[in-house]
Amino acid sequence: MAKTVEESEDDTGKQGAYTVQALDNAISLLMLVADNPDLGLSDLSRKLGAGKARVYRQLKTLEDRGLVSCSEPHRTYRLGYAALLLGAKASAQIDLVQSAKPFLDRLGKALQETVQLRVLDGQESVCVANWVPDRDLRVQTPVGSRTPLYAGSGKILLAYMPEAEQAHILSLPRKRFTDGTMVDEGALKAILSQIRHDGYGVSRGEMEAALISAAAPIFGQGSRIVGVLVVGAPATRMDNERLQHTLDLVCAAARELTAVIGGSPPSSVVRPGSF
Amino acid sequence: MAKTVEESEDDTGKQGAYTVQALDNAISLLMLVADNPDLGLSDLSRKLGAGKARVYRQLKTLEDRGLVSCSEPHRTYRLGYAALLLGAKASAQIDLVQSAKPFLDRLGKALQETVQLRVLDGQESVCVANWVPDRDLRVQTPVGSRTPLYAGSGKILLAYMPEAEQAHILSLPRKRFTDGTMVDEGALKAILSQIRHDGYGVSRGEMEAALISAAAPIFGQGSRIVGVLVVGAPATRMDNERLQHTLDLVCAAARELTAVIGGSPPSSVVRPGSF
DNA sequence: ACCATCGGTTCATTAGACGAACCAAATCCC
DNA sequence: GGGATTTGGTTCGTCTAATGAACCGATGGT
Repeated sequence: MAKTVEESEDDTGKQGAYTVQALDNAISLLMLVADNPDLGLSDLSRKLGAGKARVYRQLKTLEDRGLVSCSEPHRTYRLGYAALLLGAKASAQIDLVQSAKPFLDRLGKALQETVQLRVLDGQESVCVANWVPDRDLRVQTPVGSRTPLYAGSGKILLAYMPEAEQAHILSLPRKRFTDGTMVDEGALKAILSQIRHDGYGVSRGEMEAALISAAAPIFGQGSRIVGVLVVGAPATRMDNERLQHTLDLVCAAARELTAVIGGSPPSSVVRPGSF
Repeated sequence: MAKTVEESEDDTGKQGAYTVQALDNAISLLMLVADNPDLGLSDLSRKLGAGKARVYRQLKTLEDRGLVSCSEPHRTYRLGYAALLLGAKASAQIDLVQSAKPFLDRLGKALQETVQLRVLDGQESVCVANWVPDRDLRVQTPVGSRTPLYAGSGKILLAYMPEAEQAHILSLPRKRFTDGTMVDEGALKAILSQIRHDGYGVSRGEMEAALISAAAPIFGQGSRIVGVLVVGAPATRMDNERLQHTLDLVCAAARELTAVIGGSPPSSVVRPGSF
């Protein structure tokens, strides 16, 4: 029934020639614990399609190193402090995140709306850093949250992606979230080229009806897109004037951030006078 | 020379009976990358006392899973996005951290000083969550930063630790950071019992001369100490009156937090009328 | 009081992790 | 510039050690 993890070969699970299985399996376990906290040994081994002995030993090893911890009442596992510290160190080491923080801060404080930095991961967009305002009604997007590439701010990542990959993504089935979700390939392609032309993108309720977001691309060396800066707000707080203002700030921030990390925007978006 | 990692047997490196070495070694590598970003293959394998082949394969597996990433220019490794996301999930899963966040927030906003949640890890205190004010002069203590247990806020963790462990820690050598650092065992023990009596602790420049911190313990089930809430401020901003106010808030927050996570303070600190 | 399932343990087998040896390409270093 | 040392990366055979299957006592639902 439950297809075993080790034999998956198609989707993301292609393991390079240099994979250490013992380690790769253990990472699967770690990720499983991350995604499903508070499962017991049996549940974990079942979901992994692996023997209990293996899972048990891997768990204990991870536990010894503090990456997972075992809650005593009913022997249930979740991530431990070492995972927390690892994340803190990662956020300090990853250039893009580190460089983006002051920009997120500044944008957030200026607009008092949720600001995110999102990057491409597989066929999705992941939030890797954010700033959230301290108000009752706000857009909530925790670090780690994922969205597809064909809706909302993901479109910016899609728009600037290498042709081949983009075509592949476009060939995948799309799910409708709201009335505004772009499911038609033609319309989507048109928007993507619009985004490339404008150098920014706006989503009006594509993922969530009452939500508007404004996003601008960040580029690295060789004009490769490395992330998007996104401001998300309740539609009620985003009239046209305010949207324009938001776009100005986001685009400026994205341009600056691109410069900071030593990247360069593709030639097509270099407007007259900007050089 | 460089003693190999696998053979360490004393300090923290005792590997339980159920350790899978392949995984344990790989975790050592991951931690090494976390602590020394931007090292090359040879450096890493040397620091680990392991062959290049092994390290290379482990690195590639970690890279496939996004836990580390390889910067192209000179093939140098650092933590990857998966580590970042793991940390985000950990912080959502670890009850103490999750429950503490609103308290950190409230304390920070009320006092406009750095607030930290620290827990015990090995023989040190580690910061696992914090709130930092947006002012020019502030105490900077990133998540993951470590301090010994005999100085500053670590003393609270030490004070409420089980006798045996406490004795062990006290038997270790102590390093003097400032004039205020407690190196004398007698004085230190006196302070520890003072802390247990008061239910809070104050550090006046024990770690850093110009720095005052006020800290209160957080207890879990069975009155076991699970963390400390710490407010740190430049001494110049902390006169006696303000210190008293700070202590009131920190103690109240720690008490509330203890209640929220279902813990109970030890009987000795239950003041008359509080029950 | 039953049965199902739990976390944990043991052991023999053989998969697969690893060390040693070996490359080609950079980088030193006079 | 060119010999000497590095570097990152690769290959292969050996023997370690990771694993699956089977087992066990404890727990808990009914």
